[in-house]
Amino acid sequence: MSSRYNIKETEDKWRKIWEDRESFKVTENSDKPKYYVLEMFPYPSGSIHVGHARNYIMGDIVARYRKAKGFNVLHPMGWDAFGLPAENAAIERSEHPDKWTHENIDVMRDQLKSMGLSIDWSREFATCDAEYYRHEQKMFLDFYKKGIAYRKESVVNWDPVDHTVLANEQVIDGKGWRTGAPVERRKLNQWFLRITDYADELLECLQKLDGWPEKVRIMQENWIGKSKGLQFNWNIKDHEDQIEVFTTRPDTLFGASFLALAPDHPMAEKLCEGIEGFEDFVQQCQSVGTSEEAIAQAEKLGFDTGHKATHPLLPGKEYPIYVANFILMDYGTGAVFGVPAHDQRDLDFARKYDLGVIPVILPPDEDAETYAIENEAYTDDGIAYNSEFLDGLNKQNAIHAAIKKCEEIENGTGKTQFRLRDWGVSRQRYWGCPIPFVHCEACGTVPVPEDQLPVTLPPDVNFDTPGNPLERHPTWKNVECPKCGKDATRETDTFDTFFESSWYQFRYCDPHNENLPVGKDKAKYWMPKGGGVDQYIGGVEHAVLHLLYARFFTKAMRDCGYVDCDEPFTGLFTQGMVTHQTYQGHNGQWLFPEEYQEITDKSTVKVGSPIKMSKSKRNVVAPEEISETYGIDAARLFMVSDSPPERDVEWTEGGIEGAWRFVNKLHRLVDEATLPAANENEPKDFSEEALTLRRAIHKAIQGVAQDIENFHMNKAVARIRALSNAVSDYKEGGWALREAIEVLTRIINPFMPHLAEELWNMLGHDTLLVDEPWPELRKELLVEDSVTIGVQVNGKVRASITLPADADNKAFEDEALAQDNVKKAIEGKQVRKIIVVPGKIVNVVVG
RNA sequence: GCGGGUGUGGCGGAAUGGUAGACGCGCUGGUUUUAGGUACCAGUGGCUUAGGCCGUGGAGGUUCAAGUCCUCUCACCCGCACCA
Repeated sequence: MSSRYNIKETEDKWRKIWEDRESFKVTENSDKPKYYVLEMFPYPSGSIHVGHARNYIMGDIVARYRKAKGFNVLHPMGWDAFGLPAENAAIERSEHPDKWTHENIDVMRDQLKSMGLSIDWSREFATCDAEYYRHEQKMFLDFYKKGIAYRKESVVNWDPVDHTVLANEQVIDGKGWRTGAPVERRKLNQWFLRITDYADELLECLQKLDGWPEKVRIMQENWIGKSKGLQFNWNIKDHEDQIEVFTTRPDTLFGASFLALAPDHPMAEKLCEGIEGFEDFVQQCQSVGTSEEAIAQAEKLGFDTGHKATHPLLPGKEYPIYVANFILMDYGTGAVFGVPAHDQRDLDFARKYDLGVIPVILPPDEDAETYAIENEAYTDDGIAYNSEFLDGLNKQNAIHAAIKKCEEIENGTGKTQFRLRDWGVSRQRYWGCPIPFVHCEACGTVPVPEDQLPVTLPPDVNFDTPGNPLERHPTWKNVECPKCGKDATRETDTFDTFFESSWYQFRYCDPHNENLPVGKDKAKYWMPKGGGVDQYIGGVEHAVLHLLYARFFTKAMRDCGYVDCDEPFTGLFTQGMVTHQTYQGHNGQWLFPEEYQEITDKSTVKVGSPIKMSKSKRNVVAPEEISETYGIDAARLFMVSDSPPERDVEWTEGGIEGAWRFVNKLHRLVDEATLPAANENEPKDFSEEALTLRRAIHKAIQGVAQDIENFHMNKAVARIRALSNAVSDYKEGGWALREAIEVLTRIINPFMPHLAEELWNMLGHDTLLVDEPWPELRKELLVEDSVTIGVQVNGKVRASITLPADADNKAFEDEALAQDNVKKAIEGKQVRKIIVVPGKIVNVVVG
């Protein structure tokens, strides 16, 4: 009788051994090539659930695989520890954010450690600790000196009841989440980073990031939104001012029927001064919220200023000037001319306010006499008409001609605009990195001298009143001006938490450096010029913001002399979420899965479709409860088994049980196998069965390696299972069986490292598998000596034939035609053509 | 609204334009067992007049050959700058 696999005990044992031997500690002193694996670090929200775990498991598979492949692997972990949830916790249970955060970190570190991740824990840090954020204060001062950081007015969501700035996620249907009061837009002086100065470089380098998913590159490209167009002026009738507009469609210049200004455009106020209803209209626009989505989705509304604009190229014609809620002050000039025929938003607007719709681009196959726009604007290419000197030109030529003409009459120029806006980094919150500036009435905005860094957060704060406690802190806020010594106040805003996550990849290279964010030599080793983190892994939800900010920050750090690296992440993989069913009781309250299990009358419970695991929906599964029953190896395997990593995976009981059965099966396989000694020499001859097995073994060595490198973990698992089936079916024993089992043990190692280590030990080795290389590939065993392919008649499969791999086309043809089914199918018909694709297919075309 | 993505058996999913459904879950029947679970063996897309026919969200198209390429279309998911 075989011994049962004591999962828990065994997993604990090997983790302890790895830890005692410091198996995952790395230094820069190595002859091996470096490999840097990084998963997006967690926010310490309380506890890890298996939804988070998938990310770290995939990273760990890569890290362990690369280590076996002979790389010097850096695989670190830390905490993205500043953020809003800590303040919410402080308000809800009056616990200090620092205490709450560090308690959470302690819990989550233990959880992560229990997953057997090959992490160098000596490099751990939390971004909320002054040892970390002091460096970003210094870098911010450098950015300021270099002109990368500056201050300007910008709009925030304002809760008029709480007197608090709200995050977009705290604005629900235009109302504050706590107070329910309609949210206002308010202007504040805030800090910005000039990411737009880097727009072209960010765009250019994107082309070279071929280790990134295409979709992420496209998203970033669209986000940066480089567009060329025309910027020119319209005169206002009986008014000395002009309105400057930007358009990407100068070819539609003659199709204009109105001008529209952003509600916060300076000219809007000027033109509407004293007009009744204007202020109400602006207020209405401002209650929509600041998110682009909210603005875009809102019903198109306009306010007629009563003024008329005159067309720069059509003297005498007049156009109404509106203020419109869908025009953004941040983009272009904050003013547009509306061409309803060729822009859907303009068309919606024109229909609503009964403005003219003048088609000026004729689609192919349309007649200029009869062509008319109904309710859909035509935005594609066509031939310009109704357009004076542009008539007859296509889109591209018309654009050039229109720009040329405007330049000739000295009203306007061709211009490049970016959709990308400068990065606003000010947050009116406590739990973030203090911005190291002082405001002095005499000296203005004064940087905190470097020898006074870090500016640390005062611990003595309370959250009894809404708003930022730094604002009302008596001793912290009021300081002497570093320049003139008079009374001054500290900047009470803190940094956007994307600030911390924009450079942490560097900090791991040298996490305990007191003088610099990262030592130059260490940065050069792990993140040299032309290469950064070799494999970065995280959710696709970060495709734009975090990943764009980190790219920008890296370039800004480079320009300030901190690092050589241009791009932080050489390879990127965006993984899907872990979903789970939800359960709602009769009152609509969310139930935990175990609560659902205990309910006897299941009909009272509404079972929801699988959605992303989240605490609020109570559909989370804790890794501890899984490792208790099934072991963490089973969970690791399941996480990457069935679904492709980029796709969502649904956590199910059945799935984890299947993985667990496989863990046990492998243990039993090794336990029950009768094998020759580990050091026995390879025999000269093998039976046909042994050869077949050996081919399967070496195909798996190659296939699993390729699958891991291509992030096809699910396919790697399928291959491993197929090999294990082949091994179970193999009845001969002997040298080939030992080879098979040893290879199996090594290739499961990245996925199920505890089990693999145990099996390695059972196989009589006194080394640690964690230090062993990937199994050696015997290329000569990859070649098949026969090949089986399908035979089609007119594209339908009728038979299957097997021939020696080196047979010629004629042989395939003859064999195909000799098949009974083929004969039957072509009976009475004339064979017109026979297509033989070697190794693939034979297709007999008859007719 | 804008941008990105996904759609294949009962389920998760395989498939350089070349035998659709690998691998697994579930299910059905059987074997073993201390009851169950575990383990093992066999089967498992649909229809069928048993010869085949139909099948990759839907409709067209290209090709000797389409899940894969092209056009249109439907459904669902994610992001949208102060959540991280």
